[in-house]
Amino acid sequence: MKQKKAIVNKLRSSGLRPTKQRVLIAQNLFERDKTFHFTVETLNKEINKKGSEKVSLATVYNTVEAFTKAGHIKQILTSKSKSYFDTNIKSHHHFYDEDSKELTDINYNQVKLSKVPQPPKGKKIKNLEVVIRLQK
Amino acid sequence: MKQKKAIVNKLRSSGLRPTKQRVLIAQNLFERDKTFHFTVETLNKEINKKGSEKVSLATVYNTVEAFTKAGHIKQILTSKSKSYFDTNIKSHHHFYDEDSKELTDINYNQVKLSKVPQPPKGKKIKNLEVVIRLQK
DNA sequence: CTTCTAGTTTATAATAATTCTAAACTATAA
DNA sequence: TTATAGTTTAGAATTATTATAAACTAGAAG
Repeated sequence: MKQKKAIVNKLRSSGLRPTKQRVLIAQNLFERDKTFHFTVETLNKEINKKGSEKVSLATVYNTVEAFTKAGHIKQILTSKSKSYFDTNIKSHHHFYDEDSKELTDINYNQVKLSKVPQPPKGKKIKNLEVVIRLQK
Repeated sequence: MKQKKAIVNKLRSSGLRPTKQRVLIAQNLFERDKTFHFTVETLNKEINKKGSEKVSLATVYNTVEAFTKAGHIKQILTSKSKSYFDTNIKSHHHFYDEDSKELTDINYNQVKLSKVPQPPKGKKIKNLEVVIRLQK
C-alpha cells in the first residue's frame, strides 16, 4: 500500500493509465520481496480471493498482456498450452520439470552462452531463453 | 514406400505396434530428405489430404505423443498455445519469429553454451533448448 | 468543478487446441 | 483360429485464450 505512488508512476511511465484494477494487480505482482512465476489462472485466483474487490478474468488477461508489452513481466517459453509469466525480467533461464510442471529460475551466472547467432536481416533479438527440461 | 520395412522396424524397436495409421504418419514424417517443423494441425492436414486413407485427428494426436515419447520427434518450446514439433531430434535451437509465428532452426554450432547448471537432485536433464525470439 | 472522450473494464460468447470417452477394430501371441 | 491387449475413431468435454459490445472512468480541456 505504501508504495502506491511508485506503482502509479511505473504504470504512467509506460503509458498505462493507472486504473484501480491495474494498480491492484501491479501491487500484487511487484510489491513483493521476491520475484515469482504465475499463470493468468493463478494470478486471477490470487487477485479475486477473499475480501478484495473483484477484477474480471478478461481484465487480468488484458493487464498481463499490457504489462508484458511494457516489459514489467516476461512470458516464459514452455511447450505446454498454458502460458507462464515471470516477474523477474532480468535475463535468466529456467528449469521446467516435466513431471511436476514446475518452473524454477536458473541463476543467470549458472548458464553461459559463449556464442549466439546473428538474427536474420530486418529482425532483432527480443529475448533469448534457455529452458532445461527435467525428468526423473 | 520403399523404406516401409525400415519404418516398421523403427516403430517395433520402440515398442509401438506398426499399425496402418502409424506407418502412414511415420512415412510422412521420416521419409524426407530434410527434417522439418510441424504442428498437429498441419500434420493432420497433410495426412488427410486427397486420395489417401483418412486418419482421425485423435489418432494424429495419439501418434505424435507416442513418437515424442519414443524420441522420434521432439517438441519445441514456444510461449504460444500451439505446440510445435520437429523431426530433427539432434541437439539444436530455434529462432521464433514473433511477427510471423515461424520457427527456424539454428545450426547447433551457431550457439555455444560454455556453462550449464547441475540438475536438481533426483532429476536429470531431458533436453536443453535455446529459443531466441525475434522482432522487427 | 463540469464536460467530453479515448481508453478501460466487464460479462459473456466465441474460438482454438487438446484431452477424454467408450465402442469398434486389429496386430499379434498362443 | 482365437483371444486379448493395444489402437483407432467420432464426437463430446475441457481448458486456455481472444473477441464483442455495452457500461464505466481517468484525466484533459474548458
